[in-house]
Amino acid sequence: MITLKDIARECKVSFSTVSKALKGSPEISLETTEFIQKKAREMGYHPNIAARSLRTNRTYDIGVIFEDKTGAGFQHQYFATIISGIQKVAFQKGYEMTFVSGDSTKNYDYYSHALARNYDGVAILSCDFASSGITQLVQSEIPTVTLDYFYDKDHTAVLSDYTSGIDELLEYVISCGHKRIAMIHGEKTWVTDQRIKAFKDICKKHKIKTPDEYFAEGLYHDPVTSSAATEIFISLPEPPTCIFYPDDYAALGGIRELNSHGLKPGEDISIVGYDGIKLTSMMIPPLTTYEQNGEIIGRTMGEALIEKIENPDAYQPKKEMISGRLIKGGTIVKLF
Amino acid sequence: MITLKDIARECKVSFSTVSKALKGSPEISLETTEFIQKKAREMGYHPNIAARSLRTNRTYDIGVIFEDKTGAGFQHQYFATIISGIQKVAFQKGYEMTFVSGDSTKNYDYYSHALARNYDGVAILSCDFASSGITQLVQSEIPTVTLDYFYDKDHTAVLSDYTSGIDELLEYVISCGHKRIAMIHGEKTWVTDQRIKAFKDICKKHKIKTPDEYFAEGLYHDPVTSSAATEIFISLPEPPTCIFYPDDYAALGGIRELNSHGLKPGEDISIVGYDGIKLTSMMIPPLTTYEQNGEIIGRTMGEALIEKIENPDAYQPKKEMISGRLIKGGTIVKLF
DNA sequence: AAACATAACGAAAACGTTTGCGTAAAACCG
DNA sequence: CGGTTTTACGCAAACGTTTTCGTTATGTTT
Repeated sequence: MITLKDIARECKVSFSTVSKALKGSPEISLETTEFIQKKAREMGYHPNIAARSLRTNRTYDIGVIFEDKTGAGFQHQYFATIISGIQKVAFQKGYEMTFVSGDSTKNYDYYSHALARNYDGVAILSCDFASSGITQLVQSEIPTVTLDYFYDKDHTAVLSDYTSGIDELLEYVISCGHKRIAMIHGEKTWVTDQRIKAFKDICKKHKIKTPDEYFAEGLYHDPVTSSAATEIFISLPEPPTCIFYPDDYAALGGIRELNSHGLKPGEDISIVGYDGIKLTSMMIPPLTTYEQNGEIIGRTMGEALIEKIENPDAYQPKKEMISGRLIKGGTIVKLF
Repeated sequence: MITLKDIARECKVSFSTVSKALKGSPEISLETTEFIQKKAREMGYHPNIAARSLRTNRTYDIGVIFEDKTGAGFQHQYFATIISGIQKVAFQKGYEMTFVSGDSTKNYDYYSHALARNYDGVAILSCDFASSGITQLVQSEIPTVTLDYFYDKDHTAVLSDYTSGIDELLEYVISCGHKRIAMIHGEKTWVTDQRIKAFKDICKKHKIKTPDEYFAEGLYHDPVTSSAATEIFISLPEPPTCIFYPDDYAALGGIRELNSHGLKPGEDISIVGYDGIKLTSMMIPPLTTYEQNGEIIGRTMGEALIEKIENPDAYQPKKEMISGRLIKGGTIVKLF
């Protein structure tokens, strides 16, 4: 490994001069600076990040907390695109992205971990937000940004705008004449609650009933539970004319269940998904859904985080709502 | 930040004693060891990884090179499960996983990067294997393991066993009586070549013709190009009775194209995918495909890498072929 | 020419560990 | 009890940076 000392010896200067020259300090004459930089390149010098980190207390490393509860993991388009978005801005700004591996079963202490690894900042994507490790982390000096979870005004959160998503979808469905609308929602989380609330609010606004039997809990990204819930819905004495699924994958489970009962979405019954995964456009008919812009969400998270890292004093915490767009597929029956 | 010195002061011992006690050195009496460990826990001590890394030249950090060429990125089930597999064994053995962000457009110098970041090892998933940075990296002292690319006997590679995958699928198709079999393959890569070769070999074995017009190049994970290729195939004077797709997603594009021509897979024409993504089992009829075991592939990569890291002398490079399993869906017509 | 400012560089401390070696005191041995 | 070994701990160097503060030599001002 080539160090500053090696270059210093070769250039016959002190190694502190080399250090300064390499980062273009004005203390060093232009001539020597260029000479040293050239030599360094020739010798294949790479600064030792550990040493720099020890000295400067900066790692240029961003931790990403992503607990894979569902097992779908990275495959979930939503998270995949978000991670990809974060990584793009991180790379562009010279940061690395490290997955803070945790063990969701063990209540892993992310706070200790982040402290030990000395991340410059942490993006919290998915985890038990209420766990002690996470709250400690968020309240600590370490810059953080959370996805789809809002603590308070002092922290930065980026949220997919579920409220307007649900709003747009539901308004559209209602405009097609539906009055009996059921919802399969994901496991109870902060986000799920938001979505249920948005759903009920719009219904109330249009004086549409929201009986308990029109709500079922499934799992996100799981076709099996949504399939089961679907069966219950359609065997109701007064079955819904339209079913909301927690996401597109869950909707696929529903479609299969409906098909096996001889019901065709878009003809005999209406369904709507959420996420706008690529596949939905390939379906026949295409699924009516709401496309979330994960890439933008990821970029926003990355930018906010790095801004906070590089300018902690001037930084103002923010709550960013990123909206997507309604995709009118062919799975909504017009009832008039 | 709590350091060894803080604990030393508190415990009234030297900080080197604390260091030793914390890692349970036999040099320190059991009594003091326990006392110090207790104090350290109370005080919320976390070792500074940068300092340790500087001193020991170990980072407990594994780099993962994953260039997202297709844009599908993590969403691709194959890579998603592999990454997840690597992470699981990494976490279990106390390692971190860092994504070596690169820029596929710029011929990024991964070698320099790995050197600077001082990864204990690097898993190379997807990139331009022939680029100078990668070859340098693989030939360097840094432990590496490659996915689906084999350099030579001195390096460790984990490969999805495409040959037996293609073999099993094709033997099954042929056993159903097919003699006109077309192949849409992905962009030309090392792996693609292996697969084409396997395909042709089996055909030759069964004296089945492999005319050029039965081969088309598409893209992996892209329904659009496969859709186009499908159209060309079915408009051939002597169209194939069965079409191989590069992967399940590509097959979905094919299915839509076939449907729009009034052809039903499993009835009017036969198709086979590759990967065994979860979705295929939800299709009607389920897609005939070959399930790759990404989780195992990832674990194997992680285990080999860590073995190499922790025992560089005893380590024997290996070439691991991980096979999957044939999934007989309902998209193959029996021709007798 | 004396006084002072500036430019260009070097010396050295510091960041928090790990680890080889030194050294007291205690334990053991014949 | 003299000598040796063992136990338990402390000292200090080292890892490769960054950065503050000298320290020269040169240039500028009165």
